[in-house]
Amino acid sequence: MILESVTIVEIKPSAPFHFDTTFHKPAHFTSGDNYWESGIRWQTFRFLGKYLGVIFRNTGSVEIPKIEVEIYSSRPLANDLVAEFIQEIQYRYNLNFDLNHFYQHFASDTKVGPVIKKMRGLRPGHQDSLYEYLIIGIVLQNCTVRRSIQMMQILFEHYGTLLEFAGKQFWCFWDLGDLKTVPEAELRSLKLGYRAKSIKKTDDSFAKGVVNENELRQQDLDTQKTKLLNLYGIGPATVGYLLFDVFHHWDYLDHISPWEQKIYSKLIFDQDPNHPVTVRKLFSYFNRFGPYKQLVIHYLWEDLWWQRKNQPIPWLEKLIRA
DNA sequence: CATCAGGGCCCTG
DNA sequence: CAGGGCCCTGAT
Repeated sequence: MILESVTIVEIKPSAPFHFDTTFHKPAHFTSGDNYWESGIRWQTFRFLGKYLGVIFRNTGSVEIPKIEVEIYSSRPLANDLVAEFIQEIQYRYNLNFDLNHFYQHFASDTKVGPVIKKMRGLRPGHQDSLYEYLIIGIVLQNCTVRRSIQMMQILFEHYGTLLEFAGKQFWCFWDLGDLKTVPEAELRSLKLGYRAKSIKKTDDSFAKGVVNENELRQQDLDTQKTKLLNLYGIGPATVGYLLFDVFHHWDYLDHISPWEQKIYSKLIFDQDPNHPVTVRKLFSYFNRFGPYKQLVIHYLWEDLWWQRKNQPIPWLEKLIRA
């Protein structure tokens, strides 16, 4: 599908804002629906029934932020839809989030202070809808990064739509409920394994309205958590990521998996990853960051992965099996 | 060649 | 609450 109609909108995020660390998270695996280079991000969206190809450009600075958003579509977009889309973008990338409160509290912390200084303006957030994030979460489970990327790619090729805009091509997600007519056996034949069942059931729950993202955003944390855990194939690890990335609970920390335990042990206590500190000790360390404890982890984590982009980190390579 | 564990989760006992 | 099974893949 070729998208030729262009709408241009300017967004002014709250300051400070750092474009690259917000629009590119090197810790996330790459997928065929986006691309990043310094100062520019391509991303497709399935939004309110439309296929959108979007280019975000950094046209400001950390202290005077500005983003130019080019929205490509097959036909001209109604103003209302554009406004709603921009609002959604501001939500997903937390463009109005006030980082100053967080910074003031922890600027003097010996471990975290230098990182928030270095990563000044980084926003948490994620480009995908809840439904899309769930699919990614399922595809991540119990396998290596390479396999996750393969499964995501094959899903795009079978159920996504290839969009062309501004001379580039990217895959776009299918809509929730679109897998209704797809038999579980077909997903299995695409080498999704036992995840086929989880994907089918999750898709079905959205199609039937058992889960509705906009409603869920209005609910409290416990309701969100319960509803997400009720989805077949979704457990505490995936829910942890969702509550932070999609529902923006900056303090949600409930679960530290063994591989994360090793990485945090090295980062915080400089422990050999083969002899990590106890999970208990990690919880008690992170608890000091109260309402921002998961945000602190996000900062440490992203800092580490940005470092890795510039120069491989031997102890980390062994743990991530990229 | 065979075996095993991986950026979980479900189900059973 | 512990532990086996699940799909497939690459490492050993």
